[in-house]
Amino acid sequence: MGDPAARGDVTIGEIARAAHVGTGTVSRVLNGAEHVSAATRARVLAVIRRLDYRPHAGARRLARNTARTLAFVMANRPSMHMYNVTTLNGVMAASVARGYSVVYTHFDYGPRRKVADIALPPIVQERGAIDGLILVGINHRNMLDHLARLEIPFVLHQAGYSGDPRQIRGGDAVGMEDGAGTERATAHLLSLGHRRVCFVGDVALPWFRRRWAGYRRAVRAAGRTPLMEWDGSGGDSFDGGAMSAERLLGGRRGCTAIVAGDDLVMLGVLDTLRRRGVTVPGEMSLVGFGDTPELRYQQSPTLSTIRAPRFEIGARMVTLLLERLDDRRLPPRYVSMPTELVVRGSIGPVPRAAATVA
Amino acid sequence: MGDPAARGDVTIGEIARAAHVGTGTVSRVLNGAEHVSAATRARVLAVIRRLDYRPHAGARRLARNTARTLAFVMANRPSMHMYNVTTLNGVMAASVARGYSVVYTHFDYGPRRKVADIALPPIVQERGAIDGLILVGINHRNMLDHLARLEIPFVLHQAGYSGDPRQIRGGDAVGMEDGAGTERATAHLLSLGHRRVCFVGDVALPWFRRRWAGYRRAVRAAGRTPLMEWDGSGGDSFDGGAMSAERLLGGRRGCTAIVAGDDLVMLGVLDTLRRRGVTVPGEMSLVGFGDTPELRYQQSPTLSTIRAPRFEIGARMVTLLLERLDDRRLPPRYVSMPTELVVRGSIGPVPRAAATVA
DNA sequence: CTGAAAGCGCTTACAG
DNA sequence: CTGAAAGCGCTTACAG
Repeated sequence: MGDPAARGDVTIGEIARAAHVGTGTVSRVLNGAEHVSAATRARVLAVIRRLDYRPHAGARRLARNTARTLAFVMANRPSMHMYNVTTLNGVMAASVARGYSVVYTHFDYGPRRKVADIALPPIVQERGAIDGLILVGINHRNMLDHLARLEIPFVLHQAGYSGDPRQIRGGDAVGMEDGAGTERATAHLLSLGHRRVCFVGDVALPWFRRRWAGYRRAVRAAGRTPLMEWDGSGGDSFDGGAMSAERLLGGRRGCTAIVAGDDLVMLGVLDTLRRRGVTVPGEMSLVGFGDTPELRYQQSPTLSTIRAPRFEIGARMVTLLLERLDDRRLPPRYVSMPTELVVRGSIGPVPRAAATVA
Repeated sequence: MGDPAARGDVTIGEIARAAHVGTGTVSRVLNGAEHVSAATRARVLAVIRRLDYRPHAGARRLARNTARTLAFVMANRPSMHMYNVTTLNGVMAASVARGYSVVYTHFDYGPRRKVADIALPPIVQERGAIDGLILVGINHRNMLDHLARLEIPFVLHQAGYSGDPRQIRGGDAVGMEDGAGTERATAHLLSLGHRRVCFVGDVALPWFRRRWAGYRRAVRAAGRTPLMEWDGSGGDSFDGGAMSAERLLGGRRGCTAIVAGDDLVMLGVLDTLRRRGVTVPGEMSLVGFGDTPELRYQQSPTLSTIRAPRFEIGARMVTLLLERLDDRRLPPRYVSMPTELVVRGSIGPVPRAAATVA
């Protein structure tokens, strides 16, 4: 084990010489060993093991013209949020299972930048470094057009896409049934007797808009009026939730349940309710969206939400992308993953007072 | 722009022909352009732009025998926690600035697995795919020995290392002054008049032990007795914090301030205090460790903590690793990054009652 | 400063 | 089933 072989500079030629075969045979053994006799195969494998042979990645990529590597591209986000970590884990699991590596990279571009002026990250620029792109974060049409023109295979995480995922050329997209999730959550609250259920979220953003639509379907089906509150003057979703809750408490809406556009909105709402001494779920029921890991750290009460299948979305993106690598002319596909209502401690019956008033 | 060149299959040879130069000259222009006349250089660059030339990564790696790629190895963790996301962001920023790409990979191994039996992830196994490793997560001595034997350059995030970071062979390590941080936090609480400050954390774990030591230094310097509480029968740090707080409240310790071993412990403690109706900081002051992003979602009160320079640690790991790539025989180095007390709303003066009793 | 050529370490038709 | 050889697209001494 102390021989020079351990330094890893053994080549296929040295293996061939030591095993008394040609380099082609060694290569065949390395790559699935079709058309190699069992005896030869065993002999070659023994030498490979003895000399601690490790193939050279660069040489392979050059000869094969494929890298067996995907790029996870986080677009237009300063850094990775918890939100995307689970998706990355799903991407990793599916990639590793298929023998692919994953390069992690950032990339910022404006939605109105001209297609030809978009400068991709260096690793994506190079030929043969990356086989396909997994686009996460906030993406726009101009980028997808650019990739289609460059004929770089890609798959898009729909959540942060500003366009219609069914109108994509040259690539696939994976999304989720967020509208259906919020619809179910709202229907559940209504079935508990809540009459005034309020939606809190910034409907200017596409994903909140889809959830707002689901909420409305449920409210209308119950013959009630949709109620929405949003104060976006703060910074992020958390601030917005906190300030919107202030308004709700100050106004005369009389809500007994809140459907938050996402989990951070819910956490902001909860913060205000706590500060104002409003008990959950005693005086107010609460449901969020995403089932983000952060909810783990709120146990009094535990928080209800809609599970977003982020891990599965990551895995599915890889599957679609690898299928496209096999056949570049596949038509664009859009897959929407199911969501699931997770009822925890923050949902309760209608408060006594409100029930009699209504 | 619609020509075949856009498909990206232009080689250096075609550039050479079109520019009436040799391939060597094109290569020189591509790589810093030393010893190339301005005129030639301009001509070659024009052709490169016109034909939309993109170098082939595999060919470069083969010829250069370097990949300009680092691997971020998350060891012995089922997935990435928020804890490590910031470190990854630091790694990314520093790598990109130096023209390096980052491959993200998982890897599990036991602390007692024999060195020779450790099977690294495929991408690390290959030669020429990865120039060096950035080890994050939970790591053990056997792994580092294995890497040293294979002569793979690496840098270790000390936080999850079970051994002494000053005893590493063949690689570097980056840690932080966690003891000093906890010492400062404890001293701050004592200076506010708190007499019974309690440490909550599992001192069986190396990082908690370092913080416990810092806490003790401050307590002893003030002539007081260290107090520690830990109930590890639950699952993670959060559960441990919650259960330990139950014990504290049930016991006769009379603490008025708690130094938590990390932020999750603090969140668990907070959850119990809330449930039991103990106000923060009115009846109990609280300080954590890490300044993890999760704290953002607790605003009533905002939570004090010790900032762990995770981003900077990530960046520093890259710096050390690249230095080592330049000179493989560099002696092992250990860098410890400073921490910083972040005082927010969860720290207050001693409660009236306690002050008089003590 | 520049060109012709060897060499990096694989894979893959092509013969046999 | 197997070997000899071409070829993948770069970089880098080596001459000039």
